Amino acid sequence: MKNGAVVDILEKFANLLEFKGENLFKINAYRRAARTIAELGEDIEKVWQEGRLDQLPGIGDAIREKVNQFLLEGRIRQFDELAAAAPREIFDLLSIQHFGPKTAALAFKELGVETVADLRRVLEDGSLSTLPGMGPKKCENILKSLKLHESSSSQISIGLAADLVARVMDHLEKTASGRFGRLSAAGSVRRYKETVHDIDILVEAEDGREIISAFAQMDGVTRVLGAGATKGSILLDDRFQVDLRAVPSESFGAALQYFTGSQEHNVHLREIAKKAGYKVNEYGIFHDDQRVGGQFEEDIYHVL
DNA sequence: CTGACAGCGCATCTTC
DNA sequence: GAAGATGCG
DNA sequence: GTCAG
Repeated sequence: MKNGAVVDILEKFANLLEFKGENLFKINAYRRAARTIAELGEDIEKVWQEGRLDQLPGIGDAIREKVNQFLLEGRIRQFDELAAAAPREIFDLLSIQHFGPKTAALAFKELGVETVADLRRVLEDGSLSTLPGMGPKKCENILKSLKLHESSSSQISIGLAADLVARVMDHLEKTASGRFGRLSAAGSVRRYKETVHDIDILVEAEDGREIISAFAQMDGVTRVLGAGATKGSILLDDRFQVDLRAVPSESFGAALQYFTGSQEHNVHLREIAKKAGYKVNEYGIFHDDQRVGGQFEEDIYHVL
């Protein structure tokens, strides 16, 4: 069963294309193909042997040939070529938050950043901040993420995550009680993913300023990564990133759906909505620009 | 063969 | 310093 | 890069 390996290389292929600055839709095509195989209920080798590869959604001539090559030879020529032109630790680097493909490409080209250690160096000696687009705040955020990455606590177990969610909710109820409505975990925490990368919480409030400000002031906050009217983002205990989003009542359900994801699930859902003549976003579900739901998460699934 | 492929907030930088 | 563009998630 | 029209 090589499904996992095929999914892995297609996802990495997408990352390499992203680093190269390829067309976004092409990148997406590789990710969609990877997802198709990830969700495939049978052995990809069997499908391949039976010549049914391009019957799978999202797999056409180009990707079929690459999968073919991978199953035949255990490698993909174009993949190796792309990898050779990228930093040695490209996948590691791209997993650092706020250090995306464009920034990675820039740092690689201008400063020769090949490894996570290189990145740390250019952050600490300030050379990264001399690059166009790299303001102080951005550099600081990258440094924080890098430390998070290196402390290898970048993956939080679901149990610990649940505790942190409870802690945040507790704090909000104590300090801002009455100033908000529903409160719910979202993101991978809500999906009960075994390990999560960061923690998303959603709060129902017309004006989020107060509650986000309360959030940013809770005990254990080591850094406020951002605090606006609709979104706040903090680092808790120097290790855990927690995001709080404030949304108005009529779109709480839509936002909960959206921020619970997964991302792939959302894209999928929006495709379905579109085909059915609806538009779904984090504010609600719409038909001819008329809101037909959004206050509750069920609104969206009922309509579709 | 051609056009669509989800769509948005925040931080930052660039341009006027 | 407002408006637009870019990068990121 | 893939798919629907």
